[in-house]
Amino acid sequence: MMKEEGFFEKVYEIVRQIPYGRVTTYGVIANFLGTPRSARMVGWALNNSGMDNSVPAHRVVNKNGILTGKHYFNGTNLMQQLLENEDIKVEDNQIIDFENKFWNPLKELDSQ
DNA sequence: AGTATGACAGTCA
DNA sequence: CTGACTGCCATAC
Repeated sequence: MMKEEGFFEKVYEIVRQIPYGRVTTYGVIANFLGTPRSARMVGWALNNSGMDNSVPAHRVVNKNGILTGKHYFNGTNLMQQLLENEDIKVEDNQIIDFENKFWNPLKELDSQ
């Protein structure tokens, strides 16, 4: 394959650093990478994260806290099950108490 | 080099 | 309030 590493690698590393019971959004990751408009790129990177089983992509949701790409996981509610396994309540594909579970890399990785 | 896609976000109707 | 389109950035073909 080609050297597509770069944006993807950054996304992977950030997602990997998401602690247990926490979630983040594409926009935040994109913003952390310096391209807040490339939120779609983040999602696409996570799609490729399938080759990186160390990337808890199930902890990454959209701005509304919705499990947008759960269908891309396993075609089932696997993503939701994983989140619930982390004490994260999910209803109708949306994370409950999302703002409380929200993990901000800009704060956690920059202020630490 | 150009076109098409992508798990989004934001704005308009 | 709900639905649809455009915009933006990067990768793949």
